[in-house]
Amino acid sequence: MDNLTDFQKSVLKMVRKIPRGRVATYKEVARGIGRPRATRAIGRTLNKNPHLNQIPCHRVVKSNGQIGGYALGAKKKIKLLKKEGILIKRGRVINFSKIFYNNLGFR
DNA sequence: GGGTTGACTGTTC
DNA sequence: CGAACAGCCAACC
Repeated sequence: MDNLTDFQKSVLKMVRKIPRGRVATYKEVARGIGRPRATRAIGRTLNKNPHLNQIPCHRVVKSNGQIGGYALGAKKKIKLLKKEGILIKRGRVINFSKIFYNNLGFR
């Protein structure tokens, strides 16, 4: 099984819910797991990406619409996002407000 | 147990 | 709009 903490599991579970073609922010994910201030910790968690092939961690971006980082490089992340129909310009999601996925199944 | 680090966010200049 | 600061949280040494 996963040698992950409950926190890690919650984050991964939440991120995995993000539909294709949509993106969520670190903050929303944090809020979804009941730790609205744990954005830093989430970044750390995704950086470890214990299930990179199962978790769409590339769909998690910053609150201001910027891409943020990616374990395999921001470039790769942008490429993946574009593949899903998400437009990106100068490291920022253009239609961010339109594809932004709130709620994450929380509440 | 204390200090450092990091895929963050919000405020202020 | 961009840079600097402060706050916050979990993992690592």
